[in-house]
Amino acid sequence: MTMDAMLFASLAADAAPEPAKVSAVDRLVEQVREMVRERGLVIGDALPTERDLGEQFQAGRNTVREALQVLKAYGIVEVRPKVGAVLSDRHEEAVRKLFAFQNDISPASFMDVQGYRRIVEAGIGDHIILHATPADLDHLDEVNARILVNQGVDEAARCDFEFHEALVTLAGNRTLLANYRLLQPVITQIMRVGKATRPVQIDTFEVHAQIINALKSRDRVAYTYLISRHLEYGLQFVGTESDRGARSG
Amino acid sequence: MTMDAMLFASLAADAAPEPAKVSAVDRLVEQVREMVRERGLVIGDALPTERDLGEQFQAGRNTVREALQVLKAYGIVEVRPKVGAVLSDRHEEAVRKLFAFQNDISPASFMDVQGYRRIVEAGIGDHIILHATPADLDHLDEVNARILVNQGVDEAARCDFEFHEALVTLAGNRTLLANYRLLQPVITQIMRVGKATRPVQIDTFEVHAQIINALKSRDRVAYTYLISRHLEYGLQFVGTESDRGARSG
DNA sequence: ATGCCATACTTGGTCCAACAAATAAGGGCC
DNA sequence: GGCCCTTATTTGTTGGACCAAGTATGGCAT
Repeated sequence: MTMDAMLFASLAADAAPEPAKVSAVDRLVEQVREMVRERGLVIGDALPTERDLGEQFQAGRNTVREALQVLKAYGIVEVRPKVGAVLSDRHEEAVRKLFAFQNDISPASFMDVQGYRRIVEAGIGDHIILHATPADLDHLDEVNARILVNQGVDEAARCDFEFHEALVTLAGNRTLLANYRLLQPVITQIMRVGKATRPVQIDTFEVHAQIINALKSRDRVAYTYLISRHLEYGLQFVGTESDRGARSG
Repeated sequence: MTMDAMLFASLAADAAPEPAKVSAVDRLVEQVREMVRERGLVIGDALPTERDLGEQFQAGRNTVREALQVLKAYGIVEVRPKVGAVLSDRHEEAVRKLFAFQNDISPASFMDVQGYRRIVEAGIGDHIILHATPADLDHLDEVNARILVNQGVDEAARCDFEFHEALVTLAGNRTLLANYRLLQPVITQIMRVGKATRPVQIDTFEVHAQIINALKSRDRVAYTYLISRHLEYGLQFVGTESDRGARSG
């Protein structure tokens, strides 16, 4: 067996150590997924009707519906009334939503998430400085500029997140980016809190600009210092009754 | 509104911009979750029977069952015949499973995941060196020792992962740890591939031991060098037809 | 022939009734 | 008292029914 063949081995296989005792619903979920694979269906393609699926797989319609609810929870299908179930691209969104469940926000998780961001965003400095093109850094400027033109707290928080997302994107690592995006709801909420108490858009913009300049001058030390300070800034206000507000990330 | 109050604001609220057209199933999912919160139910507590839930929330049993399937997919409840639905601690597992089949493994993702690990595991060196107690580092030795006593490929891969998991745990960041654990299926598969071609348990053990020693001597540079080399080692074999195997992480 | 509209059909949403299977609980037997 | 068996309850699964809302069809007017 070659490396490649082994790498392509299914990950799902090892997650099924119990071959017996599989419910009809679980069986249907797998059968539908298999059908999607076999027929090479893509996003937007429609599945057979619930009644057809029931007949094809020898199951009642209610059982089919329970399976479809599972697939819907997974973000694999989206079912529109009177139209049918169509393959969906909401999978990542479903993962994000599910992940956010367990991360209910609190002062503790505020600090925790900021600590995570510091590790990640500081850790990618080297790679960005070595590999980012001038066009990449100009793009950061563009994204950063959007923070100034939006006035609402929600809009500003979204733009703020997009800047940091663009930064992480420059690390060129899909896994890291996917993990970072998982935290989007939590991070955005943190940013909203910081921006709600008083307008800090201009401050945020300027700090971001300094960070970009450090990257443009390929100054590792300055980047690490600036990003760490930027992300640590709000921590001093958390866990207190102060309403001075935290400067968001 | 104080900082704390804002931080505790629900994250779920902003994810519902569509107030109209909510199905009975979705409504039930929320109602059950709300019931769990209000009654302060904890892991292991049982929910009312399907019929009772249907009567309480004015819904048919099939509708209740569809909602329970969703909650089951989320890993929030586990339902056993006759005993009913009980609150489950499989939520993280559900997230992991869901996250995994978006990350189908390939040589590209192999490199990508290793790159992610390098960023993370190198980035936490400073914190570990500054904050880890001698007991923490002794614990790493213990975990590392388990690699030698297990012979099977699967067992060895699991132990290998547990060492790196313990390392990440020492970073003292819950968010980071949760994200790292999300990749467990992928990482373990990578390790299995590395260990399947030839036995490298002893090599892995020794490299790990060197890493621990670097931490014990609080040597940042040595740690960063060792962990980077350790995680990059396998990359040179990936994407080729070579069967020499990759030394796993 | 073409475009519009009303009707019938299709399809998901919800609920009910029924039966099978599994299991916890209680009674009976030793 | 402890073990086994019966029983009752609950989930698992199916089929059917009805509703509401889209979709398709066919007729009608121009």
